Amino acid sequence: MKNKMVASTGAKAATGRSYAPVTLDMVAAAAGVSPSTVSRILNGTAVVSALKKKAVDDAIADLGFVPNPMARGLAGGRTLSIGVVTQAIDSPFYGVALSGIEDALDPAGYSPLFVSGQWNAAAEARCIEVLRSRRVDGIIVLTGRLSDQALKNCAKALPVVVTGRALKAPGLFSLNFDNYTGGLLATQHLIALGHRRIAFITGDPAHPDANDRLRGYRTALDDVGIPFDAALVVPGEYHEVSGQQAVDRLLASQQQFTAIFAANDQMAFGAALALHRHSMRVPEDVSLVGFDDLPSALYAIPPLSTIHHPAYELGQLAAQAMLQLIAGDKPSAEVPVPRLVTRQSSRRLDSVAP
Amino acid sequence: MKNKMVASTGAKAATGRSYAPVTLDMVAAAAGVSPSTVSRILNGTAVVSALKKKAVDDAIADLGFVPNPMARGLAGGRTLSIGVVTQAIDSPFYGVALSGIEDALDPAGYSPLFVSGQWNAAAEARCIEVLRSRRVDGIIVLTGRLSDQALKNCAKALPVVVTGRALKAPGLFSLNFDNYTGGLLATQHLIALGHRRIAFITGDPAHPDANDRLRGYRTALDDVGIPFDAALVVPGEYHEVSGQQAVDRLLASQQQFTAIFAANDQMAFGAALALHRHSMRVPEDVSLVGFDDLPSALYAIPPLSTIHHPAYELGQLAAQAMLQLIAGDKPSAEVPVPRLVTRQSSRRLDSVAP
DNA sequence: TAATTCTTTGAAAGCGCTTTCACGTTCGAG
DNA sequence: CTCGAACGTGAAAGCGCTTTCAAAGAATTA
Repeated sequence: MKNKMVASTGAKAATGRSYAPVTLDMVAAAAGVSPSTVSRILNGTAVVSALKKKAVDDAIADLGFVPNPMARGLAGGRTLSIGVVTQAIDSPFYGVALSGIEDALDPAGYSPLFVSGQWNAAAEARCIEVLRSRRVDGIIVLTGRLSDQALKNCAKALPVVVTGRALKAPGLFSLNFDNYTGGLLATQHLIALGHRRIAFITGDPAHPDANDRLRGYRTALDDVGIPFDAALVVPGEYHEVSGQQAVDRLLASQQQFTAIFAANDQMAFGAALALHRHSMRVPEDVSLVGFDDLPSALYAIPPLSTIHHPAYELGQLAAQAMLQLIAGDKPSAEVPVPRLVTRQSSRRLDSVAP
Repeated sequence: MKNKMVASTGAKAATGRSYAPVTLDMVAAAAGVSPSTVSRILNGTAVVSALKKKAVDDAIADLGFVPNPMARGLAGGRTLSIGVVTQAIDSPFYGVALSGIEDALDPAGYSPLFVSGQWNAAAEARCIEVLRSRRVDGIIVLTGRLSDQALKNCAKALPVVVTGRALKAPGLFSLNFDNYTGGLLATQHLIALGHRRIAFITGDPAHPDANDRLRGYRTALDDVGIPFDAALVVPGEYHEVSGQQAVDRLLASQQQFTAIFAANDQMAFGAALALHRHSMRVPEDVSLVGFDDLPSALYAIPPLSTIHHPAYELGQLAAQAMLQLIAGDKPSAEVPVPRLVTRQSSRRLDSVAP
């Protein structure tokens, strides 16, 4: 007869898909057990007899019960949500990473809370405040501008995963892509194609990864005895315009070069446009290599040779590391190694150089 | 002497920036009022004497009190979070829109909760379930695949704002960009440049906006008496590959054409690559016009003429409409009108046509 | 068979906030 | 100068869940 009741109450819920009214207490009543027992089953907190478990499971299904995350959060002290500090949610690179985070968090029942700190430390700090005021269970920082110290502090209060740095601290895990090797690979590729005058468009020097990429460039040059020429290194800021301007400057300086390595794809796109504007063809007149392998690199004209930066995987790994951190385990993520993707924007330098 | 206490208790909080311990009750105690009063001040729910208000405000500042959103949600029945169903968080178009939503929601104290329904109705339905189980206060659906009816149903339970459709229902507000006029403008632009054989790459026919854009194309043709040629209309699916394939097909069919209008920029990029592969130059051999004005359209080679689709503003407007809906007001958003952006991918057809 | 330890389960106390309800107080009206 | 209205405020009852705590029953041991 208890089942009878369950069925009749359940009918409405099953039809209306209405969330509002079904509470844990109702489930308990329908199953003829105490709320504690239902909670225990829900969380797997304790062993419950198979009989009661079945009754509860049935009641849950019948009533269409969905636990209220807020009540859970209040009572249990968790929110099942992870704050994600990104630089620009609309950036092609970060978008993909967020996707990875979302996909990795979902199966664990966690939801990401995205906030963007417009490439400045103050905004980022505000973001973190917002996230903490929302009581997120952890924070993932995608390559921020915040000081290492600030992050370490933050990690004292709750688990933090950060990409783009190599940091060690309790409660903090960092996931660092090997930008140095990436820079090395890209430059070696151009050298292998016979280029010797290779210009480099730097990323924002405030970013460690930008400097690592530069370091890779220099080392590749050194390795084969090509003298480093500071005049071939032009500053950029990781976005298209800056790549365009960099090439304008380069051209204005009358420097000779047969190839350009841009510290990220977005700048490479800008550079390509500038070259186009100056009636220089890629790769016929200048070879061009980017960094990141954005989805759109495949559709650039010509398709861009670049270093594959596994943003999606990085997002996934960061999220998984966060889950491990929360579970009290030591994260074990291994970041994939950089890989050169050869497309049509780079070509062998003719023996008859211009 | 009460102030004394406040000051001493506050010292720790101000230093530690610790969220955990400061509760509304502590503020009440520090200010020498009841919790009810603090709550009332926090929410502006009732008139409170200036004296107590000051005492409370001071206590809040001293203690660094931040209300616990979960307790608020539980007690008040709101979560201050808005669910946003997007198709692909990593799509260039949606990314920008999300940015707009975020910016509009923030000042009102609301946070967006992004979920992506990978362009399929079932996933979208799941997204909505997830959002509702998280008790969001409203849902914004960015051009989904869900049936109108499903959305209307959803709107019965909580406020819904949807873009990309013209729907009327209680609790639902729709924000529809004028895709028809956009399609019209783009085609008229090409016609004005002297083109008469204009190919059209359609968007996914499951999308109303795709069909509207096609309708604009046809009307523009009709208006000037250019006969519609079905052979010039090739299907696409709104992403790069499909644009590329469309052009391959077009070329294979031996149809003559001097211009291509792609129903979105991403397909235009794909089309440009296909043309490049076939050694056809844009705009010398073929003029190309896109739709959306993605940030990257500016850096395509050549920069893409396109219809400006104000994604950021659309996101903002959607968020604002949602806030109005929640406040019980009637949303009053006006979607900006489509606007042609002329760049270098389209040019006047020489009198000496090929 | 009695004494003792495990197990399973329910009662009840919160988590931090909102919100009725009712209790003084102070006013303006009669 | 009295009475009801209007106002400011506090007490207390939840919101829906988790989690001790303790009790009752089952299982184990001597």
